[in-house]
Amino acid sequence: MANKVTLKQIAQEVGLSPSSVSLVLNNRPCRISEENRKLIKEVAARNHYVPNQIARSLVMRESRTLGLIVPNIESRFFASLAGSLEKRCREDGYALFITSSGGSADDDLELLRQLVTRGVDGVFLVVGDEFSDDRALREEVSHLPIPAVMVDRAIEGLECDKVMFDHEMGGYMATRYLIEQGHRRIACLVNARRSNTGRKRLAGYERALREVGLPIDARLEFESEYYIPSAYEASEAVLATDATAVFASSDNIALGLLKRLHEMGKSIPGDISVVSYDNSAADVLFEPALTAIEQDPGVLAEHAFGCMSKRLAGRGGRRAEEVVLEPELIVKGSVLELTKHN
Amino acid sequence: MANKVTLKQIAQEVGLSPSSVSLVLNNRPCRISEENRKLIKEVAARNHYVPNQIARSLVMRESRTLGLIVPNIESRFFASLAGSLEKRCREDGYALFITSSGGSADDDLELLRQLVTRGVDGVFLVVGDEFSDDRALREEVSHLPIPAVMVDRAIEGLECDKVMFDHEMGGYMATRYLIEQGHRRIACLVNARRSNTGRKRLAGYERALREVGLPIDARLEFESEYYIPSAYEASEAVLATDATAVFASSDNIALGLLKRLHEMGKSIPGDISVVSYDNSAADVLFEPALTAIEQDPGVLAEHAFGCMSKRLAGRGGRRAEEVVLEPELIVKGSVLELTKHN
DNA sequence: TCGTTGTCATCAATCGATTGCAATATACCC
DNA sequence: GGGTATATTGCAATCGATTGATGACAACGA
Repeated sequence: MANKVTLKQIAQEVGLSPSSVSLVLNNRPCRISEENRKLIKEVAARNHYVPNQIARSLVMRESRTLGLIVPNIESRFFASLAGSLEKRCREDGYALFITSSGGSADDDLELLRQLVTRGVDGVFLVVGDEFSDDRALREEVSHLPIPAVMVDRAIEGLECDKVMFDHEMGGYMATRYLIEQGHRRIACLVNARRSNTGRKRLAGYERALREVGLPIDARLEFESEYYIPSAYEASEAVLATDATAVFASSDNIALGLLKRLHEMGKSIPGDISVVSYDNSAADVLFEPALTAIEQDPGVLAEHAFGCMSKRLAGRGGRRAEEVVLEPELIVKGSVLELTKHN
Repeated sequence: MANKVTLKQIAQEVGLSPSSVSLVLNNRPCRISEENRKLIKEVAARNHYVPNQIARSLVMRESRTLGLIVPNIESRFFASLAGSLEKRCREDGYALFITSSGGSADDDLELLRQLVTRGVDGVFLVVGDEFSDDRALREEVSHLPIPAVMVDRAIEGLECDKVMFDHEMGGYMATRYLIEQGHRRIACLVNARRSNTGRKRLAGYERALREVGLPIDARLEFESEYYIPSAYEASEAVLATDATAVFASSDNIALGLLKRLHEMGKSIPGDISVVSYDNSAADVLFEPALTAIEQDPGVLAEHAFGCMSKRLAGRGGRRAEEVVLEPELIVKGSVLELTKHN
């Protein structure tokens, strides 16, 4: 294992001062002879010199490092978001600390402190979806010495930049589409109890129904956690209704539903139509592919970085910026068009 | 946005020296009166003081930060590995930089430099699977001033701790199992052209055949990249053979195969048996579930951290450690037992 | 009164880089 | 040769924390 080489050592070897070496290696405009420049660069390369960013950060008062907290890196959506964001950060010379909290506000707080203490220049927060006690977290966020951007979801009532897809709109679009295809008895399978985004999607679902004068029937609203087995369990009841279509408010929920449908020998869209959310890769396996509300994590990442970038450059306004993105309905083949019979 | 509070400021406010404040806040054994201790802690809390880890790192000569480079964070296996590793690191007070390279040796090198420059205390490398020109990367790794642990795969011939599952053994176990179930014409669908792990799995497959005197038939060996559409494409040819079983050397490859099977109306295991690798979550959707070779990323993470931990504590031997883990065959329902007819 | 012991707290150097200002050396002009 | 301009390079302070060495002061015993 090689040793760490410092500026001073390089300076010693070339017989110049550390300052000169620093100047040259950073390509600062300065008057160092061409001869010495070359020498310095050569010696640095030969010794595998890598500047100590830690030391540099200390004096420069910036680390060119950002942080990200997601609830669960193993979820496809967050992994993709993290990947896009990391790439985007790197393009601008920032490194990204990706951390995964498990979803509780306490963990979020702990991670946030870790990030701040490590000197990140800013943080992206994907927090605030669960209904846990977030007072300490709010308090911390509001006293943050660095810019923060809330992504995909937010802690309500906190003055802070936000970038997210319109979840209510997503629920609305999905339901609206089903209505347009002639469906009247539309069930939904959502995580409204424990998730703000789920609750919003449910609100969109209800708005679409209300808008065309369809009744909001509590017997058609089903609850599921955001993972496959939970949705699988809940699906039996869904299928016992007279619904001709289901709005599944997440990809995992849709997958649980599909598994149940498959087992019961029901076909899509022949027996029942389905609109999903966040097409997951698994989706390619199904014939027909699922019609779904799509949120491109890359777009989310791009806008989030944009906000952050502005703040870092001091170009952010005094007030928090709020970016709301519209999701997209991707029509594939899981919805049957019903002939109207009224 | 609050300001950053420093040790000195706290010291000023309580009317003591920075040293005293440092001593107290770090719970160092020292003689500071109970009274002042309390005062310091209170003032620090009131001002939301967070120690600057950057400054601390500089003098302590360690950042309690580690780095990870994976080829693609959006892949389930790596996401899971990253998640487990991050959690494990945190348990020991380390933060983890998770970076995703895209798989080329050049990107890997760039990321590695980034990590080193940022002062990580060690790096986990999931690199070396693609056949790109890795000379610069090897050079860099061999001159690294910090410990490195290669995970899941390795750059051949580099003296460096390694932790990985036995890919050859995995291929062997899968094939061996199919043979034991009475299969004689066994196809395989692997990524041998562009992946070392794929090549090893293929070697295992061939060893199993050879061991029982079955012919190694090039017409039964098919090539596929590690993503679904590629496997889907390749599968048509696989299904045109007289094979009664297929060994699919990755989860995505299996999924592509399944999609094709599904479309052709073939049933598993009735028409053809399948052994997969790395059960992905999507797998729960299929009836029957896929029999597969499993590699638990959590186990990989645990051992990788173990190696790193030893090195960091200076307890690592002079020679590189090599941990080879055995994968596990998880029997589910995608393999038909053939009655022997010889 | 002086020395000793013990308690509480501070000094000052250090980590590895950056950078404004000062210093030296060389060239050039008259 | 003296003076000025210009080309090169070095000094030393600084970032925010850590820590071994050291100081100040009170109490106590002889």
